[in-house]
Amino acid sequence: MTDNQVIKLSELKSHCQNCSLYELCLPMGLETGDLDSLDKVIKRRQSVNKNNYLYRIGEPLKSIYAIRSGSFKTYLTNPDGTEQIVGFSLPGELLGMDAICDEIHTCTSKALETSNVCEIPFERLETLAREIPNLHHQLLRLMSKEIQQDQNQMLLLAQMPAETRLASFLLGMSKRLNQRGYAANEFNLSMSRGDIANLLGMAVETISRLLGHFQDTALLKVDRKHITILNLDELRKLATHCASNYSSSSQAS
Amino acid sequence: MTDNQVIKLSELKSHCQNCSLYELCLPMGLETGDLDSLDKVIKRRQSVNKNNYLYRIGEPLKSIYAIRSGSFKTYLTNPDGTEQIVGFSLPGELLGMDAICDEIHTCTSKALETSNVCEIPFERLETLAREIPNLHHQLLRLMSKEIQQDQNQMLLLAQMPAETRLASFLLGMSKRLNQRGYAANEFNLSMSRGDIANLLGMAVETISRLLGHFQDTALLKVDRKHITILNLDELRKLATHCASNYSSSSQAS
DNA sequence: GCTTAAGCTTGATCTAGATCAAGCAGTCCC
DNA sequence: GGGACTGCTTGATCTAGATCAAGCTTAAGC
Repeated sequence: MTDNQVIKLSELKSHCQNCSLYELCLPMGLETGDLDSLDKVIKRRQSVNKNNYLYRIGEPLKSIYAIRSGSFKTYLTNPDGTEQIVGFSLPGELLGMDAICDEIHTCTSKALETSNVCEIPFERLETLAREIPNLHHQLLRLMSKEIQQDQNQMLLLAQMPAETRLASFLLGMSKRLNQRGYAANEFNLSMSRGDIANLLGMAVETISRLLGHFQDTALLKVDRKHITILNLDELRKLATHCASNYSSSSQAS
Repeated sequence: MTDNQVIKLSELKSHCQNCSLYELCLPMGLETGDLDSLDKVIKRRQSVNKNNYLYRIGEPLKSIYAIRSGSFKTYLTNPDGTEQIVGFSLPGELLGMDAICDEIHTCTSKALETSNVCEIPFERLETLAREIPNLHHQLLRLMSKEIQQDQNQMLLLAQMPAETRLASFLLGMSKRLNQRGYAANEFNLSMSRGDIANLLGMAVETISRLLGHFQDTALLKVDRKHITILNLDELRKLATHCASNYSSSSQAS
């Protein structure tokens, strides 16, 4: 009876309809019957240890992955071996959509900590998406969202000063973690300073100095990887890159 | 009879199956019957004059657009009015996919020259994609491709020097124009120096100087907006950012 | 044709942030 | 527990490319 209970509990947790990430993830908006169909396609409980790969650049596309717990960094690799991180991913987010185009992964995803993912074989997902309109729509939505995020990152890299980039990054993490049930003003970063620097196109030293500066001006409390936001309003102002400093730009055609 | 002939010709040109962009665009891989279905959904021959908008930030999503002729720049707008160009689009490419997520456009698309687009009402496209597996797949592929492109642009902006960015941009334009039937080594840029600078996160002056320098070193011939590539190999080397200059980078976690 | 403006080029100067260079924790491993 | 490695911080210096400042060229409007 107790055994039975345990099995039930683990089963309960391993289904989309009971997953706490339901609202953020692929199954959002699906009805019970459709959820069951999606459920059957998903290979659950794939565990990925820290520093292990979910997929690597050049590998053929097999599956799309939904993160259940933990976090990942996704990066491109240059011919010379340097990497460019294009994003960090949190629970409820989808990974692997870069590979749909040529059925080859164009980037690598590596676990920043021990993580769990739901593996969704792409062919079966595609077939199912045709049968379930809401799933189809949600898949397009999540891809569209990734395009939006990447474009915002381009804006940050192309014209924002270092301070704005970091403020924006921290606010983004805060918001995303908050959507996932964590506190908005206090969280742990799972990535190193070097990874943050790489994503933001800056040197590690600059990240370190800016975090120090943010702490001096009482915007943040920084304890190793633990961040506490003390002055949200001011941080938001920095992230918007207080426009008044600049005489209205001219870059038009 | 002559009249009849003219009508036939214009009709011929206005269908996907006879469109020269067939292989690049949304209908790629569709069979005749399916092509007809897609054809019926497309509103053809929407003409957009230079400097006019295809859609603007904040507008609700109505349609996805396939470019038939001409070119567009797509940009985000900052609170302070500055713009960040996130891409230039050529015939056969799709515009508007940013808006699928929230059904609101998050960027603005403006014609760089008088252009023609095929307007595809999004709701009907979504319905049709469920009926036609190949269309569904091609839609996902094109969105995936946009993600790839945006990620490569992030790499360029985050860690490549100015010279590499411009070389890479020119090679990209050359390749894309070539795929569309133009010469690979000689083409006209439809965008201003300012627009190129903005996309690449640089100052106009730097673009101007670099183009001058590329000309001095016989890589290019530059005549106003007309570019002739004289030394493709060398330009490719620059675009790859000749790795040997750098002691292997350390940015790892 | 003349006027005005927008876009482009070229030169001189300046600066944000990179790079270089130590030193300082944690933490991993024997 | 002690060495050694990896990641982080802090300071000093340097530089790619921005900004500032003209002049120039092409295109547009009257």
